[in-house]
Amino acid sequence: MNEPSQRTLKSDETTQLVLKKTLDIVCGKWRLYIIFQLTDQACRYGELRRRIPQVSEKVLVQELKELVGLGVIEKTTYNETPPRVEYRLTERGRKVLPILLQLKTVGETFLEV
Amino acid sequence: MNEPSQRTLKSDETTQLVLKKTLDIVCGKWRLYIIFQLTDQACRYGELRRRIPQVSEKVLVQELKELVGLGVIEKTTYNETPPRVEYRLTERGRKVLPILLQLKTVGETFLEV
DNA sequence: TAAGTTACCCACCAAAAGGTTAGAATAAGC
DNA sequence: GCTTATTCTAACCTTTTGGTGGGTAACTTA
Repeated sequence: MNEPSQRTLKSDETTQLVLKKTLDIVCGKWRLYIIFQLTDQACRYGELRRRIPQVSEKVLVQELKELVGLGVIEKTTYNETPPRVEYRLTERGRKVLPILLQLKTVGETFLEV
Repeated sequence: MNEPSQRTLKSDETTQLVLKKTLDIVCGKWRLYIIFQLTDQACRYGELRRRIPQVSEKVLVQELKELVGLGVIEKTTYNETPPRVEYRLTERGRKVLPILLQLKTVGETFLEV
């Protein structure tokens, strides 16, 4: 077993800043749910609302905007009426998925406390 | 390249709950810093304060308490005066370290946006 | 006897995050 | 011409999170 050196982790100040930024991607109250909904298909705004009913409209819009800004998801607007807008994960966004899987297994060991 | 199945991720409702709980471990404003300080040695309360000077006393105490409650760190109180208290990562707590390392590499790809 | 040391607690305050409600634009369908 | 559908925006409020400044216990050292 080759554990990653912990010295590497602690080494530089910037590590912690990078990590904080990275965590921002996932740490909003609704971010995980949004990302999960988009794992295997694009999704319209209204569809997302229906699938995550507890989130308020405002916050959903706001979170989508920020995720777009972060480069995690992308937005396609079709000029139709009523309007149609689709959100999907970017390639970069897909890269967080395997890590979430691992985080989950770690999380499970904590639930047994 | 063997990408982990994304179906596995999305599968059950509980996955998202477990993940949310897991993220709680790391998502406080100061949690990362605390965890990093404890990666390779135990640390007294006052020492932590000095190493993370921006955090307020109250919040540090509070975060330490919660991390203890989550099973990420443990607290040893020595009956001396002035009091001496040491915090250290639990075995479980150590398990998050390698994932942080990976998270960091993913985060780096997002910084280039 | 007074001052210092350490790890806290408490009452209050400020800022950030999230929620509610109303409304606006636009064309289609009745 | 009134309603419906969709994706938002804006004003306002509540809750959560984090911060400040003071105080305390208990023994040591000056």
